Amino acid sequence: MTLAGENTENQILIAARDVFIIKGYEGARMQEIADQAGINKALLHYYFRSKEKLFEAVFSEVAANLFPAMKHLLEAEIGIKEKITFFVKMYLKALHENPFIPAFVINTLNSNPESFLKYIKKSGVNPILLQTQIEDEVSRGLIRTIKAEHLLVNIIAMCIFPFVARPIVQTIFNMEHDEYQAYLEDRGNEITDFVLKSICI
Amino acid sequence: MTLAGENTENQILIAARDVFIIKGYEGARMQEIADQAGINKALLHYYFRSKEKLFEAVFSEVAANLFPAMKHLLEAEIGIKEKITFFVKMYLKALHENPFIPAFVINTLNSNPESFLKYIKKSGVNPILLQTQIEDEVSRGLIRTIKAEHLLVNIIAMCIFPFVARPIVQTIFNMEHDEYQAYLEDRGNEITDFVLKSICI
DNA sequence: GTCTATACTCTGATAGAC
DNA sequence: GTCTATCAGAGTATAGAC
Repeated sequence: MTLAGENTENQILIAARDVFIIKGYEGARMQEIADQAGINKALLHYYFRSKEKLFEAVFSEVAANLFPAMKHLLEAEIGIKEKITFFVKMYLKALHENPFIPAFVINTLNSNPESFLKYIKKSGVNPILLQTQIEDEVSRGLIRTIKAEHLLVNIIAMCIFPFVARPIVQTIFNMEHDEYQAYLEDRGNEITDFVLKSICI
Repeated sequence: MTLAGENTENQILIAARDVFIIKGYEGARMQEIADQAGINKALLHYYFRSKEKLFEAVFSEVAANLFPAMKHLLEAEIGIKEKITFFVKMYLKALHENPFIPAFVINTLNSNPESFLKYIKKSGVNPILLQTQIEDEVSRGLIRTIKAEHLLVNIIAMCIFPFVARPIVQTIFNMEHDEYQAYLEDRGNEITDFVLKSICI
């Protein structure tokens, strides 16, 4: 009988994710990942060949979980307000489970923008859909006049920032670890609230 | 006669800043900084002793430019709405002149959180002031109920994000370089508008 | 102050026994 | 599949000539 995550490969993926979360790609050490997985360093290379391939495996797993759900939501036939509400909830959940993603994406962007865009295109997620819907609802007077380019950037920015800038936000507002967790939990409703209050007529 | 940046020490600081911005602390290589500065690797250590000290020197310079104006604004005796309006304007202007700051800070956070917090404290900037003012104006019914921790993070997030994620935003919305410049110019009013529409009663 | 050469350390990756 | 031992390379830092 096999429990989920019992096999070595999965143990490695879990450990790698945990270490990448805390240390980032550059800061992460193969030794630390091995220790955390309770196995030997050589075994990491046996399973994943290199640090880069290991990271890609971790990243792919996240993308495989996030993109389809995102695609499904963006294509759903519901009003923009509902869509925003669900989007924020889903996006924050994904960030909560994988807080290292934004930093990685941002670092990637600065040196290699194409690779990320390739991922998005491959996933079939099409942000233009949302843009069209926003323009449509604005013209029908369902929400106030606002450019989609600003509204979408605002939403994503508010979701991502507390994860990227966690240490500084936490310290500035003098929060303990658990308090910050609660703060992050709060943000789902707060962001949705903040946005809807701004765009409703 | 000495031009600014002519001396070696300054050249190193400029080069180091550029490399730290792109690669982060862990990813940055002393060799690359030396190359960029057009000098030898050993000279880096002659001037700054270690990579860490070099990093701190770079950070000091950035902080010295950013913080004083911020401090002045935060302590001004004006309403929160006006303060937000000025803050966004000032912050975006600083970002426009130094678009490297956000990536710099974000990369810093992941590897070296303490150094940044040290500088905030040293600068005398006290975010608690703003927090207090927000709580005060909420209780006096001047703005709707909202936690300062959320409002402040929202504002800063919306300012920073388009600079950090420029390549991806630009590509997703299919903008040319000049269009994106115009977009960034727009954001000052858009963000202020977005926030005030959300928090006004 | 600036250089070349080099010591030392850390870490990703491999070889090979079991 | 898993381990121990070790290599090769990169990177920080230093020594010492000029």
